[in-house]
Amino acid sequence: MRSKPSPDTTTETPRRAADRIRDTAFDLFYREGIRAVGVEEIVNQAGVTKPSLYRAFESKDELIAAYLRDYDQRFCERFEAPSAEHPDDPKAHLLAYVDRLSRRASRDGYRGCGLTNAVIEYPDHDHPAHQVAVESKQNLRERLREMCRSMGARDPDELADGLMLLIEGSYVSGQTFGEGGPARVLGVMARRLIDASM
Amino acid sequence: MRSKPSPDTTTETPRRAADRIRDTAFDLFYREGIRAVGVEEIVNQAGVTKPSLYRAFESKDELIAAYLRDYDQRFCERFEAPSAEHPDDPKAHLLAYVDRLSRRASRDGYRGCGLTNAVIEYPDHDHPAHQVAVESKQNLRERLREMCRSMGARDPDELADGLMLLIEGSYVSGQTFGEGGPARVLGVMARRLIDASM
DNA sequence: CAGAGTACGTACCGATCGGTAACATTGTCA
DNA sequence: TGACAATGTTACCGATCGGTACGTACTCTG
Repeated sequence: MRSKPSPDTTTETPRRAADRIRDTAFDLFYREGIRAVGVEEIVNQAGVTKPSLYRAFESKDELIAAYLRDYDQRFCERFEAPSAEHPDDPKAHLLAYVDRLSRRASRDGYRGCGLTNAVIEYPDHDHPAHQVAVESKQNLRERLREMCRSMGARDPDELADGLMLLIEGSYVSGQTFGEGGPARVLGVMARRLIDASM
Repeated sequence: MRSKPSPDTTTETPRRAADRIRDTAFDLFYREGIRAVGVEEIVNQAGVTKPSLYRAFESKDELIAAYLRDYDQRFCERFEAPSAEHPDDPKAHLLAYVDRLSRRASRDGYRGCGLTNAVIEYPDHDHPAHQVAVESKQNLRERLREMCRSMGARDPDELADGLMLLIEGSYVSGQTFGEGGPARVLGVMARRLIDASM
């Protein structure tokens, strides 16, 4: 997977301090919320020290932005993953993602979408966290429109927005209600909406 | 409106410190986020002092819980308001609320639902903010089920959850995308989902 | 008018926040 | 062996965090 020239032998934990910080920050920011986590907690749990953090990142805000860019990348991978099983079938692709999301979001302990959460934690449009997260959401919206176009929807942009509402609703409802929350119906509702929009 | 025995003459701003704190906290918590606002900022903007805050509220967490209870009350009023124009017509009632929400959530500067935001800011299930917000959402879910039952849906609980996803999705999408975001289609999507579920 | 109770402000607390300076230590490769 | 880059160590900074001990002004009642 990795492409580094000659990494090393034992790969128990990420060796470089910057990577350990990045991974630890990812977990803590996602699970506990960004504002709730201080840099001290991050370096402690990562097993490094504060100067190492500030040698790799200009500021906490920059670390937050890096976290959200990482999150966006992992999200894109997860969203596009079903295309392997459903090439040239955007509807099946989308429904496969939606079904997986429905299951994940209906389990206890689900924490929603890190990008959505970031928009809510940082409503200030000038904050880097807000900007990175919003840009990712705009990409998702455009991607949904693209898929709705290829599946021949009557009004693709409209349907895309409808699906967007269902998906975002699943993210937040998933963490409000635990097991058996509204996200359980995401699959059937997406199908119903798509069928009624062709 | 008020029922206090003999308040006074001029009612320019709330006279009691506790009320001014409550009102100011409401605005600040809602607009900027709960964790982002310190007690100092609240008392400054309210024109009172910190001891006044802590005489009226046990802790910041208690003030947060009070804010969320206030929010829940105002939400319920807003949600039930259309019943005046549409008595004994749950579908029209619900659609009236949904249309108003759609407009509000498609405007710039919209900040979503304070209760939803609180769940995201406080993922810890033991935190009072989380508990108050989740309880309010459970009430909403039950209310939606009730309405879907009275409108004769095929599977009322299922439809209620679908509508919940659309509504929650509008809350968060409204603050991610400003003017012209996905929330603009909330009305048509709700209708489409209801019609396809009867 | 005395006195009590209520309502509020001044000034301060220790803890934690994000962030840094100076220096010692380690591992790697030439 | 020696140089360099990366990391750790320690100690610290000013600002802000949530929270409080204590004094003071007002008002209502007798």
